[in-house]
Amino acid sequence: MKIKQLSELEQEVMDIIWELGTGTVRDVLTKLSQEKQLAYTTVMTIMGRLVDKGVLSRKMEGDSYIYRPRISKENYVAKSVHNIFSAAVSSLGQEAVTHFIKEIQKLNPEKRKELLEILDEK
Amino acid sequence: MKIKQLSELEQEVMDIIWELGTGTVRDVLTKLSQEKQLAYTTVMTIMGRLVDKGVLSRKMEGDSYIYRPRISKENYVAKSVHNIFSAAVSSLGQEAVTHFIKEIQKLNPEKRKELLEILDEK
DNA sequence: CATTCCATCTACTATCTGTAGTAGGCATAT
DNA sequence: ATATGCCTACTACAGATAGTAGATGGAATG
Repeated sequence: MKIKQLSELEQEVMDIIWELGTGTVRDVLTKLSQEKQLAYTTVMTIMGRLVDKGVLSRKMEGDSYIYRPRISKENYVAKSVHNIFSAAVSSLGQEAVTHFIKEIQKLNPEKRKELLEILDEK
Repeated sequence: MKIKQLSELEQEVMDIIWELGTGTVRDVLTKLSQEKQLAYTTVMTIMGRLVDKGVLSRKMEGDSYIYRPRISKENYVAKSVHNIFSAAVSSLGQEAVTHFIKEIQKLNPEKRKELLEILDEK
């Protein structure tokens, strides 16, 4: 159940779909238009790739496809982080872990508290 | 002082250089040959790219270049982790942090202890 | 001199990403 | 029914990154 890493634009599109729950190319394009101008076909290509990558599914409804996520955002984030973390540790070595901890530590106290709580839980 | 992300082979080459402290293309090739067969020029290309990326420097000595790291492994790991972590959080959102914490938590107890110690330090 | 080694330049392939045009089908408005 | 327009499928293409390495020419060494 390997999750392919998504490109930036693919990620943006997924975020929109997760937000909408479900939607057409047109829906996504409309949303996206608030930030950037892309051709309809560009968004379609991206969404097609997302289907290929297995993160979106689509169903013809009326005369257009309705796309929906095949994985929840939470699940996707979890798997992505797992991949990213594993890859980093495997290529950079164990010391990387310490640095991840330091990165987390740099965050606001809230997160730090959360970190402690999670640790205590166990 | 943005550290460019290195490719897998580039990473391997850097690891060898860090291990050797300093070395020639030939040195690296010899080391690498224990795992894979690459042409001399392939390694040279990679090392040239590493110079371009600013992580290696070289100096002509006799009739060949001696390469040396321009950044320590520790420093490199720290910066890479920072980049990786920031990118992940920025593209996946704050929830990613929680998952990173969980990933760390999955590791052996040793790391957990280290984690707690680092948190206490602050 | 012939062989070996090195550096430089150049090149080729594959893959990924962003970007989009074209063509053909179907529906709706006139 | 006819034109207009939206929808999908197919195709294209350029820039970047990555892995891979040949050709060429200089220098050293046997």
